[in-house]
This record gives sequence, structure tokens and C-alpha cells, in this order.
Amino acid sequence: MDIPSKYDPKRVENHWYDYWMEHNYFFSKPDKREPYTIVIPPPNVTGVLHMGHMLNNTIQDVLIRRARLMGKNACWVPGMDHASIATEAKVVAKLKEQGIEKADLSREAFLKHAWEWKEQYGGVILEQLKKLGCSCDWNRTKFTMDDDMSASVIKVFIDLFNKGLIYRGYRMVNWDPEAQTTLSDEEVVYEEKQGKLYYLDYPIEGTDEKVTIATTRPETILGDTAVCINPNDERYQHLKGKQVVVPICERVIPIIEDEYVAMDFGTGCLKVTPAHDENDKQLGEKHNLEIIDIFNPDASLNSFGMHYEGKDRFVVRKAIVKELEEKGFLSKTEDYINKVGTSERTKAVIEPRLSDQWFLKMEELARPALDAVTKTGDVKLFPKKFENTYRHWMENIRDWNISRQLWWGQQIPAFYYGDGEDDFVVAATAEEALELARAKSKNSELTSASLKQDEDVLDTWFSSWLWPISVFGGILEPDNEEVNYYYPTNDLVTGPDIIFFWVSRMIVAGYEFRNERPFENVYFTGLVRDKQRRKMSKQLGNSPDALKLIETYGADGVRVGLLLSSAAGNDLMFDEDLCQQGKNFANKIWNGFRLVNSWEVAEIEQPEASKMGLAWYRAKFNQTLSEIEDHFSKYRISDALMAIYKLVWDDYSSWLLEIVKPPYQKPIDRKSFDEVIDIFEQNLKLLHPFMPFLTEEVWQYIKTRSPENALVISEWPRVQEADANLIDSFSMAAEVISGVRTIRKEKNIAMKESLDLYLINEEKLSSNWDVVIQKLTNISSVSYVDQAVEGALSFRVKSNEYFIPVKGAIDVEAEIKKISEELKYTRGFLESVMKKLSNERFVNNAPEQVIAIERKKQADAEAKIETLEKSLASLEG
RNA sequence: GGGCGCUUAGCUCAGUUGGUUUAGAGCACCUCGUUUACACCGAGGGGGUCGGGGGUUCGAAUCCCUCAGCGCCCACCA
Repeated sequence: MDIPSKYDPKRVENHWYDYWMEHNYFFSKPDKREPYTIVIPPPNVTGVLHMGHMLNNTIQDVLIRRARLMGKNACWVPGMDHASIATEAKVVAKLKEQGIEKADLSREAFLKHAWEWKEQYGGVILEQLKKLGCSCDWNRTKFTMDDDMSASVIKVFIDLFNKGLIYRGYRMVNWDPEAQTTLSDEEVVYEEKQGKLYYLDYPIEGTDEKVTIATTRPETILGDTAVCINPNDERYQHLKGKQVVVPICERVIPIIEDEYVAMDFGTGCLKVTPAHDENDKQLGEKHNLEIIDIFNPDASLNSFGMHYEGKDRFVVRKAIVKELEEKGFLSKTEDYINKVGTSERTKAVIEPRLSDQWFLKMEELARPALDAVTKTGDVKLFPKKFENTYRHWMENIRDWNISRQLWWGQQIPAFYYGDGEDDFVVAATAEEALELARAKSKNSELTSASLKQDEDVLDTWFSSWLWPISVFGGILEPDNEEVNYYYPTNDLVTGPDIIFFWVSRMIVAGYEFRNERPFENVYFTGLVRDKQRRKMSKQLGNSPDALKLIETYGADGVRVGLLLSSAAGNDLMFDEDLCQQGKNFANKIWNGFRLVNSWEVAEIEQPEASKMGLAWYRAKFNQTLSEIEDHFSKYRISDALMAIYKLVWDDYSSWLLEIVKPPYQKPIDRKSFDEVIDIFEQNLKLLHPFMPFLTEEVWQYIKTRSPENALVISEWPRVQEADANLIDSFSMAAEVISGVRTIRKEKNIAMKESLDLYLINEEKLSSNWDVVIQKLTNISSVSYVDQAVEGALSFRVKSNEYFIPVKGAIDVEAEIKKISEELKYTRGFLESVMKKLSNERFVNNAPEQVIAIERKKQADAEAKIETLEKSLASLEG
């Protein structure tokens, strides 16, 4: 039977994924085993697979698959996030294409469209994750707007409201005029923009004098309700108690005094617009100023904008500057770079806006979550550096604006029965609300028709912060079997960009609603960038098509490529060459299998070389395995993979297989063969979390396996003691092999021409390795001698000296040169050692062990120098 | 403006409490090779005064100071 020399991922990947699904290997339910749980960071329902997802989910799959192999009850919960702003924007855009305006639809009609959209387009990404090999328990797929998930959100809202932690407030919020909704502070991105500072003259009422203020937003003068000076400002003492006239609208406003004003910025005179600036609003409250809101929700001017009514704020800015200039109010303009808040989602410039919003008090809630990371270590962040970021945030936490002026999401369960500030109740259903409202208003005449539910929905993160609990029903049924078994989860893998949005809030929710951490470890991946360190983005078009990559390199190749150079928290400079490396590795493993598979087995004696090689590999394997375990324990996934990569490529393929390989067209002995197969299977187990498809394919090719014996559910090898002596002595033998190969190469001696090897065994190296050396270098005899062999090529390993007599004259001069160089290096080395040893203070202060090491170095170097000098003398003599 | 972090071979990074050869890996590079698993390969090789300067120490890539460059987070005085 012919096996192709190239591994073809396309041929096998779908097959094995179907096989895994068919046999329910990813399915998890509570049992006696130890659980190992990961909840997926739910991708947006609008999302398509990009490189960030690939990296993130590959890491999760590695962790889950390894846990499964370790005999744990591995449970990876997949799902999607309803992503209110993003999704609503997509649906609005789609409707617009069909000529439908959201404003013309009822809430119910819009939501119907939204759900239709979700059913039709949503969740593509989950199908794509399957292509990547993700072993999620798909039976558990959750959506943050599933009935039970929404019910959990509402329950939590009511609970927090009843605890007095949720309040309604008329506050300055970040308004996105394009999406026409509020954003939380975290959703605002500040960008440096070249702007101008306009100096405007305000006439002082009843005089010919004027006062000059500086502003970046001249259009807001129509909302001015005061001018403020610093009471300590010598320049403006004469203005105290006076009033000024606002240009254009000619409103008369007071001059107030407050130390808040910086005397050294601008003119030291500040215009106060309480409706459109957070600081101005605070000034306004302090000084009882009128609030004049001049904007419509879309940031066009309203009737306070006078002749600018209906025009956009930026249009008005230009126009009003012109008008001010014409009328002589503009004294000068300066270039000014300021940071402008923009919407993370729509990129629109944020407008500070006063409105009724819902807030969650965070300070008290945050405390246990802060301690869990910074004090008790109940929650560990990888890499650790993010603990600082986290601490800083949690220590300065602000109240969370949880209302959004959207329809797609969980509608806030507040019901109004009157116009008073406090005329509302919070309840899960309209019926309960009515009952509460009747009691609260002491009006038994109230009917459901007179109740009006709050129009707004809750911030998407207000549902996803419950994710690790709510996916197991832990909010609605806090004592159910599932949540008791799976919660707290083990590892969370996500990006550092959502540490505040999501990670910190989940920790808060965990302690508040279950009195327990939501997860033990958080692994932060880096950002996937391109070769030039640019972020991957649609606009730049530098983001490769994820599915195309899988098509080209195979899922395993892409997984390995992504993982090879991505330490936790480090950005990954993605380059397709990495996937090529992954693909090459897959092929290497494939061919390692092909070779073994081609061997004919016979009942013959096991060659000594094979016996040695196999014993050595066992030791090497165990040594590497313990390194791998160490890497995993520190979440150094790339390092773990690299260790396996080298084990399989170098130790297994290049050394072991070459050592045990039977001569051409000769059979291999049964014992060696069985052992190689066993070793290969152990390798496949280590590789499986990283390269699930290839390894399962090969695993099932080696032997016929029943579904109970699939690789995906086999057993992760246990660390056994590694024989360090075997490893050391082999590495010396490997150097000898390398020495012979170098000579062959330098002298152009073909491999098929056999050679004789002589050695002066100063190191007392065991002769057991001779058979291995002979086999790998085609040496026909090894002889132990006391003296240098005349007229032979030579090389040294430590203080051992090796000689290979060759036909014809050797190039004495070249030999002398080579030896002289080696001598020079060794003498230099010895010198550096002696410098230390002859330093009294070193000898007196350094630990004994360190001195012993230096003495050993000295002895080795001296022995080697002696050898080299002898060789040199004999050559020159 | 405040805070955190980074700077080690061409590239991406290791280097664990300062001491195991005058610094390691993978990739890339160079040379040779159609050896009967694999050219998606094999063998061999070159390449770094550990960002600059100063200090502590018997000893510094590793600790301290300083300068330079880069990145991230937070704040946001018109």
C-alpha cells in the first residue's frame, strides 16, 4: 500500500472532525472526574473568523485537549455575544438598503428583523472554529440573548437595584450621535486631532470693555450660561460681579469665580457650557447655572441654535467662526492639538450629553475582585504585568453606565407610572411591576396600560459579565448540579484589550453572585499584527483570510504557525512563513510515520545500537516531557510546543530513527520495532493538542482502533525519571558523530566510503556508543590508542582526541591552522577562567560549588591544550 | 501629565533568586548533498562588545542610577 510522501490535510481534516463529533468526544456532563472548564470569549454574533480569534481559540483548544488527555472532564463552552451596538448597526444598515428606516418601525417590528438577521447571518464564526479543530461542546452553545441568559441578566439587574447599587441619574454621558446611544467610558477612544483654539471677545454688559475667552468649540457659545475666572487672578479683579453678553445670541450671563480655572491656560477666562462639558456641568451645579442644551440627538443644532438650527455641529463650527469674525468677536485663532473622544464602534466624535441613564455603583463591588488578583492570588493573570493595569483600574473605578439607547438587547426592567423622578418600579414582568407600582404609588387604580417600560436596553457587557455563571444556569438556579460542578472555571483566554470591559467585570460578578472567582487563570494573548507591526484591520486589508490559510497550510499547520512565536501577552507578528513552518512540521511527522510503516519486521536479534538509541530516547523523552509540563504550568504554550517540535524533529527523526533504521531492504527486529511504535505513539499524544488532525490520522493509520481508543481521548504520558547519564554520554557521542561528519564534509569523503576511527580516550567515554557512532558515520572500526596517529585527520571532543587516517597526503598546513585556532580559543578561555581563580576575593567569597566548576573548567581546558599542543608538535615535527 | 513595560544574532524571542564552558533557540542566510521516510529534506557553517554611559559586586544580559528610542494603559484644563 502506497502512502503519499506528502501529508494532505484537506483529505483528512473534515473526516476526523466528523468522527470526533459522531463519537461525542467533546460532550461533557458532570461526573466523578475532576472538571476542567473553559468558557469561550463569546465572539460577536456579527463576527467572522479573524487572526485574533484563530490564535485565541487555538490556545483554548490546546488547553482543553491536553486536559482531556490528562483524564479530566474537559468542558469548553462555546457561544456568541449579541453585541448590541454592532449588531443593531448592521441590521439598521441592512434595513436601510431595503428602504426601511428604523425610526419608522415599532420596537417589536425592529426586533423581529434583528432576530431574522441573527438566524440568517449570525454564528458563521462558530462553524469556522470547527474548521480550526476547536473541540467545544457544541451541545452547550449559548447566546447572550437566549431566554435563560436574558432572564439571568434581568434577575441580576433587579437584585442589584434592590441592593441599592443601581441608580438612575441625570448625568453627563458619552453620546455617540451616529449610533444615537450612550457609550461607556471604555468604549471611547481618544484621538489626537489638529484643531484650533479660538479667542472670542465677550462684551461686558454696560461698558465698552470686553473679555476674551479661548475655546475649541465656538459653536457651543449658544449654550453658554456663564464666564468663569479664577478669583486669584490679578488681571480680572475688575470683572467680579459683572455680566457679559454672549455674542450672536446676546444672552446676558454672569461672570463667576472659581479656582478651577487655570490662570496659565488660554486667557485665564473660561466660558461655561454646562450642557456640553463634564467640567462645565460641575461648575454649573456649584454655581447654580442654567443648563442650555443646544443639540439634537444627532448632534445637529436645535432651536437654541437660532439660525443654525438643523445644521450639523461641524458645519456650524465653520459658519459661526465666520460670523463671529465678520461681527468682530473673533480676536485670533491658534493651532491646537487636542484629544478628541471618538466612538470605538462608529468612529463618530463623542458628544458629552446630559441625559437620564442607569448606573451601577462599582466601588464596593470591585473590592473583592481587586483583592483576588492583587492580594490573595485567587485569580492569576498571565503575563503578570497586567496585574498592575488591573489594580490601577480597580482602585480608581467609576460607576458603570449600563443603559444604552438601543433596542437590540435586554430591555431595562424599569416601569414608570408617573412623571416624578421616583415614579417607577423595577420588576421582571409587567404584572409584578403593576403590583409594585400600585403599592408604591398607593394608587390601586393603576392599570397595566398606565405603566411604561424604560425604552433603553442594557450594555452588552452587562450580560457577558455573567457568562461563566449564566452558561451553567448559575444565576437562575444558583444551586444546580452543572454550576456546582463546572464553576469556578479553570482558564480564561482572551485579549488584554477587554481586561476592563469584560475580565474585571466577570471577576466582580463572580464574587458578587457566587462568592467565588469565575476562573483561576487568565491568559492574555497579544494582538496579531502584520510583519510591519501594523494592527490587522479591514481598512488596511492586511488581514489574511483565515479559512484560506487553513486551506493552504492545513489547520494543524496554521495552529502551529500561530503558536510558535506567541508568548503570552506578546503581540504576534504574523507571517505566512510561520504557517509554512507548521505545514513542514506536519509533513515531517507524516514521513516519520511513513518510514516506520515501511519496515518489514522479522524475528531477529536486536542490534546493540538500536538498544542504546532507544534507551537514550526514553531518557530524552522524559526529560523533555518534564520541561513541557513546566512550560504548561507557566502558560508558556509556545515554549511547550517548541520543546515538542525539537524532540520530534531532532531527537526522534534525526537521531533515533537514523539509529534504529534497518539496512536497505533488510527487516527490523521485532523488539526495536515495537518500541519505536510505542515511542511514536507517545510523541503523537504530546503533539495532539497542537496538531489534532494529523495526529489522529496517523494514530488511526498505525493500528486499527476502536472509537474507545481514539487519540483524542487517549492518555497523556506521565513524567518518569530520565537517566541523565545516558543523555550526557549520548551528547558526547553525538559530538563525535558530528566531528566525523565534518571531516567527511571538509575532505569531500563520500558517506559510502567507510573509514577507521582511532581515539585517545582521556574522558573514559563508554565504548557502548561506538556501535552507534559507527552506524551513523560509516566507521568500520574503532580503536583505542595511547598516542596520536601520524598522518591522520583529527578532531577533539572535550579532552578526547580522535583520528581518522585517510588515503593520500593530508594538508598539513590546513591541519596546523585548524589546531592553532582551536588552541588559541582554548587558551583564551583558560585565561578567563584563571583570571577568576587567581582573584583572591573570588576564591574567598564565591560559593564552593562555583569555584569547583571553575576548577573543572581549568582542568578540562588544560587537558585539551595539552592534547592540542601535542598534535601540533607532531604535525610540525 | 501620571503609571507600566520593552530594547539580547537579519527576524521573532528564551535567558527563572547575579556565577555549568568568553550568551541560547526557531526561522532566515551561506556551503555541500538526487544516501533507498521526508528537497515541505539531510549534513555542515557563518552571525551578537546583550540600546548608550555610569555605579554596586570577587563576578552583571541579569541589581541600582542616568540618557536615548519604542510600546501599552490611565487621565483629559477650555
